[in-house]
Order: sequence, then C-alpha cells, then structure tokens
Amino acid sequence: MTAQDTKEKVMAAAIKVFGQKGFHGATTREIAREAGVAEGTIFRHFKSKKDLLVSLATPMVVDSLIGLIDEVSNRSDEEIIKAVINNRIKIIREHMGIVKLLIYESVFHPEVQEILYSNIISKAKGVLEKFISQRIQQGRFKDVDPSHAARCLAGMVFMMILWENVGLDESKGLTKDEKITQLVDIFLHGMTKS
Amino acid sequence: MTAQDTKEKVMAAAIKVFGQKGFHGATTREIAREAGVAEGTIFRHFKSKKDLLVSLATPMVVDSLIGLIDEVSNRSDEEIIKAVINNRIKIIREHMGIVKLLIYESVFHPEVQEILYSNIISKAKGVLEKFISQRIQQGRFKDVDPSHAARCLAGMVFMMILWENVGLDESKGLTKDEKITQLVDIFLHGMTKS
Amino acid sequence: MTAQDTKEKVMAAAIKVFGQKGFHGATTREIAREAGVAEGTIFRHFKSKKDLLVSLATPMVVDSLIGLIDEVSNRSDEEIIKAVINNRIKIIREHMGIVKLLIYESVFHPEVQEILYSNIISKAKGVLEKFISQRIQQGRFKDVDPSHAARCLAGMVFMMILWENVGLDESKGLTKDEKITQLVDIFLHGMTKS
Amino acid sequence: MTAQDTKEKVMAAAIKVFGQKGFHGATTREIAREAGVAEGTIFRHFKSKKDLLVSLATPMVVDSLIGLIDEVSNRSDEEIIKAVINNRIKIIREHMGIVKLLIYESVFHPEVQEILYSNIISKAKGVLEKFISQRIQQGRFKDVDPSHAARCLAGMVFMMILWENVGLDESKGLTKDEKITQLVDIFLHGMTKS
DNA sequence: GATGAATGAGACTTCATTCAT
DNA sequence: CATGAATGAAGTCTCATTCAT
Repeated sequence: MTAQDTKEKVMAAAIKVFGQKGFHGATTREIAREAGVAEGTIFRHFKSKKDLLVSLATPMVVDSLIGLIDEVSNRSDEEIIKAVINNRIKIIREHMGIVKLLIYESVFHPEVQEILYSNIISKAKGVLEKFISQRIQQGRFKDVDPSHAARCLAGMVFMMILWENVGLDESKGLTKDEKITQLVDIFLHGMTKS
Repeated sequence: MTAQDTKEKVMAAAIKVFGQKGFHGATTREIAREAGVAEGTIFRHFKSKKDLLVSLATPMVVDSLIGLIDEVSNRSDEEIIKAVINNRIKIIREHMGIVKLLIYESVFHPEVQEILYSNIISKAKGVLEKFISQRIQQGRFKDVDPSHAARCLAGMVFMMILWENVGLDESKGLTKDEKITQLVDIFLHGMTKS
Repeated sequence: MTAQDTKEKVMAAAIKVFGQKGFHGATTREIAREAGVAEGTIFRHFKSKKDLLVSLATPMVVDSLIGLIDEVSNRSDEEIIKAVINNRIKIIREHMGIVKLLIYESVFHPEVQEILYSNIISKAKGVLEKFISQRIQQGRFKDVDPSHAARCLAGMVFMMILWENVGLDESKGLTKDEKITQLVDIFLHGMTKS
Repeated sequence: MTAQDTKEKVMAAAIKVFGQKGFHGATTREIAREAGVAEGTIFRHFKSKKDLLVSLATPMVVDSLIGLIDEVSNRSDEEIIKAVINNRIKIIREHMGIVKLLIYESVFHPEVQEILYSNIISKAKGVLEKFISQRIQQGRFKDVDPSHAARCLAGMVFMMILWENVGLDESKGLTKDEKITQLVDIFLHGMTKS
C-alpha cells in the first residue's frame, strides 16, 4: 500500500461521509473508519479537516466535463443540448454526494466557493455559453445574454435534479427522458403555442 | 419586555447568525449575544438549537405568498408571470438570510426539508401550476406537464438569484429588469428565432 | 389560600418529587409544577432547594411514633414486639416516599443524617431499647447490649421492607404476616431447633 | 501507560468521587482531576457518565464473594456464619464507597439496581440461603423460609455496618467482634433465655 | 405574597488535532 | 509512515436562584 493509495482511500471516504453528513456533521473518526485507517493518518496527508474538504473540489468532477461539444457539433440544436444535459446529469448523479456537499459548503466557505466556481462551474457554463453565442451569431438564436441564457437552462436542469433528489417528486407521469425533452423544448421554443 | 418580544429577538438573531455561519457554524453563544439575552434564555423558548432552526421555517415567509394571482388575472401572460416572479424575488430578497439558510440546511436536515417543502415551496409552486394548467386548458400553452413546467421556471429564477447572491455574477450588461424580461421571454417563446 | 397552605403544598410536592427522583434528580421546576405554584414561590418559603429538603425531615413522621409501648405493656413479648413492628411498618409504608428519601439523602447530606437520626431514629430505637432493657433486667432476655439488639431487630425489619419495596422480592410463599411472625420468632428464639 | 491502565485509573477515581458525592453530586471534571487525566479521556473509555457508574457495578466486589463456604463446611454453625459475616464485612468495608453509592443510586437508576441485584446481592444471598436450606433439611434449623431467614441475618449485619458508618454509633461497650458474636447468637438462639 | 422570565455558572460531551510508540 | 490514546477547547443545554411586575 503506497502513500498515494492511502491518500486516495481517505479522499474517497471523505466524499462519502461529507456527502452524507455535511462538513460539520462528519467526524474525522468516521472518515478514518470508512477509509480503514487510523484517525491520525488523515492528518499525515491533510493539514486539517478543512484542507481535506478543499482538496476534494479540485480534480475530481472536472475532467469529465470537457471535450463533449465538438464530437456532436454537426447535429441538431435539440440533440446537442440534450447531449450536454444528459452528460451533466450523469456526472451530477454519479457524484451527487460531493456536488451537494460542495454547493452546501460553498455558502459558508469562500475558498470552496472559489474552487467550485473556477474549476467546475465556469467550465461547464463555458461549454453552454460558447454554444449559445455561436447560435446567436449565426442568427439562429435570439439576441439574449448568452451567460444569462446558459444559467436559465442550467437552472431548469438543476432544479429538476434537486427535485428528484428530494424524494418529494410527485410528477408521476413523466419519465426522465420525457422531462428532459419537455425541458429542452421549453428552452428552445417556449411555452406559447405557435 | 414580554416573553414574546424576547422570543422574536432570539429568532431574528438566529436568522442573522445562522444565515452567516450556517447551522453548525453558528453557536448559541453568538446568537444569544446578537439577541442581547443570556444563553440560557434561548432554551426557555426553544427546546434545542435545532428546534430554533426548525421554528424559523414555519410562519415567516409563507404568509405573503398568497392572494396574488387573482388581482392580475386579466393581464397578459408576460405581465402575470413577471408579476409573480417579481413578487417572489422581492420576498426572497427580503428574507434572503433565512431562505438561504433553509435551503442549505434542508440538504442535511430532513425535517427542515419537510417544513420548507410543505410550508413554502408547495404553496409557491401551486400558484404557478394553477396558472399554467389554465393556459393549457385554454389551448394557449403547449400540453406539457404543468408541475414540471412550473419547476423549470422556478429553476431559472432561482438560479438567477443564486448567482447574484454568490457575488460571482459577471454578467455586466443586464439590469435586473432586463434579466427578468429575457427570462420570461425564454420561458414563453423559447430561444429559437421565429 | 394562606401562606401556610402554600408552604405545605410545596412540601408535599417536594416529598413526592424528591421521593421519585432523588434530591439532585428533582428540579425545582417540577416541584413547583407539582405544587401548582410558580417556581419563584418556592424561594419565598425556603431559602434554597436544600433548605427545602432539610425542612422535610423535621416534624412529619416523628409525632406518630411515640406513646405505643405503654398501651400494650401487659401482653406477651411476642405480641408486644409484633405490635411495635407493625406500627413501624405501617408508618413507614404510609410515609414511604419521605422515608426512602431521607435515608438515601442522608448518605450524602450530613445535616439530613443528623436530623434523621435525632428526630426519628433515636426516638424509635429508644422505644425498643427501653423494652429490651426491661426484659434483660427482669432476667427474661439474655444479657446482650440492648442498643445492639434493638438494631438487630430493626435491621431485620428494615431489610424486609426494603426488599418488598425493591420489586425483586421473589419469596412467593409467605404473607406479610407470616414474614413478621417468622422474623419475631427468630429474634426471640433463634434458628436452632430446641 | 496502556489504555487499560487509564481506564482503571478513571474507574478508581470514579469510585472515590462518586462515593463521596453521589452520582449527581460528582462532576466529570473532578473525576478526571482525581484520575489525573483530561476530562475528554473519560469519554474515550465510557460512553457517558452513567455508563461509567454502571461499569463500576460489574466486576469489582463480586469475585471475592465466592468459594468461601466449602472451606469451612466442617465447622460449627456459629463458626461458619461468623466466617461468612466477617468475609462480607471485610468486603463491604473495603468497598464502602462503592457499596454506599450503588445502594443509593439503585433507588433511582433501575439498571444499577438490576446489576447490583444480579451480580452482587443474589450471589451473596445464595451462599447463605444454601447453607440455611441444608441445615433445615438436616433438621437442625427450624422450618422457616430460607430466603427470608437469610435476609434477616443480612439485615442485622447491614444495619450494624450502616450504624458504624454513620458515625453516630454510641454503643461504647462492644468491640466489633463482640457485636458479631452477639448478633450470631441472636440469630442462632434468639433473645429468650432458655 | 406570588409570579415566571431571565440569568449565567457550570454540567456533560464531542471532536479535531497532537505525539509517543 | 501509521497508529490510536490523550488532549482540552469549545459546544449545547440545565437549573437553582433572582427580581421586576
């Protein structure tokens, strides 16, 4: 077992326990137990509990977010946006624990917010923004603020996931796919009947 | 100074301190100091720190949410939705401390989530849903799931506010009003140029 | 409602609550509630919680303990001792709450011990001692230390009651009367078969 | 210094401080100071203050109580009973602090009562009961309830110790040995002169 | 005299962090 | 490097007692 292995075991355990209990709710004891190491070992690899939290925001989710648009750029708007959304949803679902955690803690820990924003959100938003800007320049989208529009779309998606995750989602009729289809349709063509 | 006054002072202080530090980050000592009472006094009025948190979710925001739709029902869709959104934003901005608090704490405290949902969200969503359902029946909106559509709109608004509040909002050009206008336009007519 | 009434209500409540929870386990709040008065009222009548405890040891049980021997002095030893025991048991049962309380608190509160001893026990023991001394002088009892003998008898009775009260008394066969009969028989004639 | 050593130091300190002040009267701070450890250390070894109390009832007194009768079984009744009593007295005197404590707390903590009864009292009483039963079967003791008789003897002894311990024992004349002799004599042959 | 809200010292307990092994 | 016992500051909460009404 190398030192790096130990470090990764601790980080994996931290994601799990932080994700379930939040930063303050989690104890180093529980993280250590989950990782199968002694409590002291954590502090060999991370200066403090907070340092451990911050370290989680850096490399993890980021890498799978990029290099998506190009592969699909010759399809229809609807297909592209759906692909982006599906990719995002997949990532968020896979990493729900840490995503919830980072969002939550970012409110109270500015450094987490900073990392969250610059590493994850700005990149994700950039992908959408670039796409929207293109379409506006091509005259195919209305002349709205691309950043604002990207956030509108992100907001719809995010709330959809939030709602599912809350366990209070009573919209019985729609499958996940139908929800995404309707959502994209609203974004592209609005609610008003032509 | 009546007992009720004291209780309210404590609640006001709790909103402030919880809002700044989060539930775990806040200490009863600081809340007491902020309220100008002894620490023990808090526990005359609230069984525990958590009870204090939960009590904040109950009466506060809820009451100003209702009785809005009827007054404006003979205006255009755009005006109605804008009115709803503006009303909601005003309320959220006024109570930003507690709203942030409740949303964030609801992630780790199921009872807060429950209260938040049943007291605040479900009512707010109901207003929108009813309106959307009407329009669908009148054949003026597409036949989407009203609950889902309402959540899409709410998501856009919510993320807009979130973004403003995070202090990372770099969208230079748009005033708040313009943002709402664009947002409602996207919701009603979509991104695609006719 | 006179001041004296209030004081007595508080004392009665204190006997009950102290008896159930012990001195430290009882709270003035609960005593006040049990007495149907405000918490502050207790301190109008008693300097402190401990003062309330001590006040309970003084007048209550004492008075019914005396004036017994003379009335029965021309009966048999067995009858006399049984009469004394039954009288004592009756009193203890009637006042079980406070008796338990005083005995137990006397372990950690010397002043309660002092009061318990001088007001209650010494008088009760005196009755037995005087009787035993008489019998020794008459040559009908062995020449043992009367005080010691009295304590032996008291110990037997006391443990019998204690045992009953603990709820772990598994001696199925014997009625209370038979137990007393056997006990007195042991005291008077011993275990050894003639 | 092993973990076990620390645990034992804490238990020893707890016996001392609980014994002096009672469960509620003792503070974990004082126990820690007495044990020479930090307050937090107590809670590494015991879940709570009450857990510490309960742990004291388990192993301590019990082990020295057994294996006594057999060694002396070919002596006279008087010698046997005296041996039992002396053994018991020795143990109780050695552990007076904890014995007082457990008796006291057992009144208010049912789990302590349970432990006290099943671990200590039932075993001690069993020794006596078995002996008395034997004698009854052999026709050497009267046909009384052995359990009841054992409690009578125990009551005499217990009150004798209690009295000594109270510091109010004014029986000047008798040595401890004489007291035991008289006590056993009363139990075996009663008060009545043959 | 009675009330009960307020007090604040101090109780028990948790937990991130250190350090000798 | 890893361990885990020990630490002690800091947290929540209790409760006897006071005092303005």
